[in-house]
Amino acid sequence: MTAVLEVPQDTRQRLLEAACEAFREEGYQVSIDRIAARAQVARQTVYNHFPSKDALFAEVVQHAIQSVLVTLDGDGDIRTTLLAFGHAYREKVLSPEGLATLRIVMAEAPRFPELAKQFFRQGPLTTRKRLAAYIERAMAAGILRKDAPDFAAEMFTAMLLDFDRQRGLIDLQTDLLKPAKTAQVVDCFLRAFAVGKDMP
Amino acid sequence: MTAVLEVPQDTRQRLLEAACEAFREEGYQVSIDRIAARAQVARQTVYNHFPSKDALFAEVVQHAIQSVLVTLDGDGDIRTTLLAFGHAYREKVLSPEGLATLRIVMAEAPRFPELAKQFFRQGPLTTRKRLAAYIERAMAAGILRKDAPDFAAEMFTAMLLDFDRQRGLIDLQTDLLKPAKTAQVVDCFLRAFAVGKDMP
DNA sequence: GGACTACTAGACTACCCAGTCTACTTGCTG
DNA sequence: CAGCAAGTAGACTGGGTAGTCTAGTAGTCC
Repeated sequence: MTAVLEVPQDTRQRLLEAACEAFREEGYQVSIDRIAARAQVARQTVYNHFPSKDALFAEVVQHAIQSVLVTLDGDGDIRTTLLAFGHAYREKVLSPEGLATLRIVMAEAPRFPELAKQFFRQGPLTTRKRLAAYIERAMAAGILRKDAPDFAAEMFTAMLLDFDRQRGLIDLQTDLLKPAKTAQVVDCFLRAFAVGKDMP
Repeated sequence: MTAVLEVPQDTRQRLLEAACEAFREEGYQVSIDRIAARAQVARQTVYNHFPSKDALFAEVVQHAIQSVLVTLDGDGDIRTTLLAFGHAYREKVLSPEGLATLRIVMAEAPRFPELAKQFFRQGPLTTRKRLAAYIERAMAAGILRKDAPDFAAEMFTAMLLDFDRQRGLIDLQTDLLKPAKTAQVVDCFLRAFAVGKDMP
């Protein structure tokens, strides 16, 4: 009609993005019509690309896994590495998108148990495994005290996120990203896990 | 009809309990009819006691706050106290009821922001405050190193719950309550916060 | 008995939604 | 030009829901 130069190849992509935003903003109960409108597309077009609402939702969640995935870069000393990781992780998970993704996956977990499990494994669990591998190396190198690396990684990510994530999810707080906190947590973690105190 | 001796005074109570279970099991979208059926009551009776579904939901959430509230008992040495607290807290929050309550409050927070805020403040935040008060006393008594009590309390509850709660909410895992974990966390916390290492 | 209260069964309104189907328009390609 | 692929608008089905209303039942108090 008015706009002539459509980019027709990626209707599907536009749809996925619109669905992603719509689900994040309004939850699973957002209607197909609203998603279609947001993508500026007819309802039937949605069904041309995805067999059902559930299938669209599943694809959106798969794409969203990356919104809570963080790699860590093992250069530098341990404090620097943990600081960089902690900072990146907090920024991703505590962003409005990260929080909204978590909220919807948690909310719909009873309805889509397999999807939620997959999210959990490929998201938070994978990040923890990566961190644990790094920590295990640091333990082997004598930088950290010998302990279970998985447990140590769990403690670190818990300290980084737990309270602020809960606040973001329930209390809808938005200014969760005080950078000083990451350093506080890293120091706390190192007090608990650096060598030098007790090693049986 | 068949049963003659009804206990008519607590229709409201039966309704509240039924609604509580129903919301926990099926989420906010459970229909009024299903709640009424679960309470063995006519739909109109629901509306005789509560002006709307939202009002009923609000009352259910208010009642559910206690399902994540824990007091701590300051007798005994610090390790014993923290162990008892940690155990009780994990048992409450990681129980199926605790997890289901959290899931629904998080899921519906955008729709009921004030209610969710209230839940957060009277639930998790209150527990943290109590813990922080205890920790502050321990710091003043020289048992723990001087640090921000709120921060220390946050770290402790985070380590106790974070990962298992997330697993329970997303992965629908049920056997989250390994008692040894509480002790592991308490020891980790004490390594990070007991006196004796560095006190500037 | 009469009035009152609490509850019941079920009809009814006024919505909203997933998913299907049909008839139509474009634009590209051979 | 013919045919195909992709999208559009809108009607339609079948189902579900919150909340209202009505007529009736049962127990309780005076």
